[in-house]
Amino acid sequence: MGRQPCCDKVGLKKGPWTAEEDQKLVGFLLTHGHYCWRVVPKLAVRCGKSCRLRWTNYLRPDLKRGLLSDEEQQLVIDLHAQLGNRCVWSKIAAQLPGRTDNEIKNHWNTHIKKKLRKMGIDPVTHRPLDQEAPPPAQQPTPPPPTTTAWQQLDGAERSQQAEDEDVKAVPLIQPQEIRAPPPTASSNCSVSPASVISPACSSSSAASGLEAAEWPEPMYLLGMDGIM
DNA sequence: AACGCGCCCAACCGCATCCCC
DNA sequence: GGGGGATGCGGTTGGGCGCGT
Repeated sequence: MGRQPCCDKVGLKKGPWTAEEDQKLVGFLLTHGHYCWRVVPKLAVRCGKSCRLRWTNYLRPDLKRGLLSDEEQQLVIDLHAQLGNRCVWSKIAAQLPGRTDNEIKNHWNTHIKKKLRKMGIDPVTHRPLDQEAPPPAQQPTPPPPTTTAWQQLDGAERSQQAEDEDVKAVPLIQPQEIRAPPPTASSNCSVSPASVISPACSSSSAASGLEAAEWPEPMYLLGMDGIM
């Protein structure tokens, strides 16, 4: 397998992104309409992986910011229960337009996991902790339960938990419509526009996000006319 | 007011898979 | 059909920040 040289080996920059880098990246992606990560590093002085991650996790215009809503959180838990122990964050993210796999993964590890444990639910098996996980001989992932342990919780407690989160859920995005330019014929990148949206969010709603999308909070992303 | 601790999240790393030649 | 390059994905890390002592 041809492994892409790591950023160190090719002298590409690492670490936190600067406003200037964000501007360049967004400007490039919007200008070219295609998302060929191979050529992006030449502009952003970052490896393609970093550029892609930065775009999909932070700069994408259709991203939702802030904490997951009660519905989203419950959906994540349900999907995790259905998809099994092997976390398929991208698949979960695909069901949550505007959310990234990284975001969901982080939220799971920091919030939901802890919360489930606190409630006496095994975050891996989605069963009460006092009920030991099924023996290894069994199917590692339990069949999709009709009702998860989370769903079986007392409704009041659930809403209380969700309320605590929702109160703090302050959207960081200021609505602003943008239009991504259509793919240019001059582009030699064979990546289809569909790949613009991360596979994690390849749902139709997400795909339409570029047409009338929201921009992330950083105001320096606005007014990128002079880029490039 | 200063310090320490814990939490959160952006970003990196490395493997897996896809795709093109 | 095989090899190599590009991309996707999940796990992990580390810096920043807020809170408690």
